[in-house]
Amino acid sequence: MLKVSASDRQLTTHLVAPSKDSKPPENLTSNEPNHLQILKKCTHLIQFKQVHAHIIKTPLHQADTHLSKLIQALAGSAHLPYARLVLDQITEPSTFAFNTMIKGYGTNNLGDKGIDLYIQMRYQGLNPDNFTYPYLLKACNGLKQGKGIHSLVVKNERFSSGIYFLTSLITFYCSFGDVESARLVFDRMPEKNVVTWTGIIKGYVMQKRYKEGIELFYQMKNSGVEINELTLVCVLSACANLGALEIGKWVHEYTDRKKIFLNPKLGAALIDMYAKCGHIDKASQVFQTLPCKGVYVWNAMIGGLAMHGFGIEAIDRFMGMQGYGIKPDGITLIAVLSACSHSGLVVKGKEIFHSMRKDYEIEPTIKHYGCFVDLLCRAGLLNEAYEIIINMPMEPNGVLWGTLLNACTATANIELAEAAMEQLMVLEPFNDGNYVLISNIYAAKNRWDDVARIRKVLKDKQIVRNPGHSLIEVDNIVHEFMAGDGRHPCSEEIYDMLEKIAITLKE
DNA sequence: ATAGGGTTAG
Repeated sequence: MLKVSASDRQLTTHLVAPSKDSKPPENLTSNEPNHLQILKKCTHLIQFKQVHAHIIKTPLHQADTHLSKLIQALAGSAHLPYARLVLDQITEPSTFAFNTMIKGYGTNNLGDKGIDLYIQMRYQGLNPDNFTYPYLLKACNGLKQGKGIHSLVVKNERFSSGIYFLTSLITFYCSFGDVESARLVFDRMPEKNVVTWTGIIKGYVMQKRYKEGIELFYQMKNSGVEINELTLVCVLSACANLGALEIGKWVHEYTDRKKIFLNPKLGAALIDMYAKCGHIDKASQVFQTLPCKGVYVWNAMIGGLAMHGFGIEAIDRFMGMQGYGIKPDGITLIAVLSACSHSGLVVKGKEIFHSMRKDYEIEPTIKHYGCFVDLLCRAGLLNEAYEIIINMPMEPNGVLWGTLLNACTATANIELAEAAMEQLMVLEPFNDGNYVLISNIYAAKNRWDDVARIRKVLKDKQIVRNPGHSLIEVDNIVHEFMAGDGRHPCSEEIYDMLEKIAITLKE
């Protein structure tokens, strides 16, 4: 149902029926009505229609420009069919009108319609301008389409060297995971700005190619281009995932030195970096000093506490944020549930999971189910976890079954392990870890023919076992370790220490 | 009217 607020109503009455004795609003009576001003306030279709009615009463030579602006406003408010209607009625639509319409389609997941419209525009003999292609790239929903536009522009158009076009091309390639193509574009650009650099760095970080991302950041710094908050967020994310504490610290100092404002997103990235690099105390300290703590900041803090096993503290912050009037979102709940899971807070975790919808108006997603299943599994409640998985409102994915399979190793629960493995063979047929787990469970029960059977499956599917490895940075040097690895110069000391830790843990 | 962001279960 259409809900019209008081201010909307006021607007509508002005437009519909200015009463005879009251003074009508100036902008509608003058010869040059400022529809743009009014359009900014419109939200509901009916209001747009009122403006439309007014525009078509104005002289024709003005009408087209105003109609273009109407299309822009309509498309910007996702009223696409009506926007299209207006576009189709314009006698001589401008490139601008088509551009905004294409943009509207692109940002509302109707890219195909945007591309169709581009084709129509060219058939009508209308030339694109330098705004057209960035919008068109946004309308692409696959690599092939974008490559088509890339080659089209390179071959035929004179917009092939604009920084906006090339930067949106980089973003486009990165968003579809093709960093290599993005890099080719990037390397050819004679001039790059902060958006260009940040775009390519983000592309590498999204592909988990953190080292290359940081390498590019160094190059960016040398090139003398401006570095801003968004750049640093990407770099910090790379640091967090690499455990590159020293670089992360450098970024922190840099924000200090350059007086870069720690906005909530940058603050969250800093907290996350410190937490993932093992310095939860430092993360907490950053949290305290942040001038504005949005939901992102609380999420990063709660998530950090969760991964360090500080479940009670995480729940404290969870209550704390609500005390400050910050509404938890879906991510908050994931962080809180994982805190319960990592700290064995089973009762609390169950309570929170079951109250999500009621207390926080958050519909549980598969990730929430994932945390909850993890919680039950870690608590040894395997059957309960299994029941949840098979009764979930959505299709369970490999993570869910993998969690259960992993939990089955502790007690060598063959029945549930086989049920999980059956699903995983379909969902993740090439995940070597799953085969190793099930094989270990069979081995624990001395079922050697089953072990051999799994080994044969591995061989038949030509699955390469990918040994797990970890990275840690000490004094600016990144050290890499694999299971059973003896290559490190301090290998002997490391294994000694591991043994000591194992003994302490057993105690 | 053009290009860009963080946290997320095994």
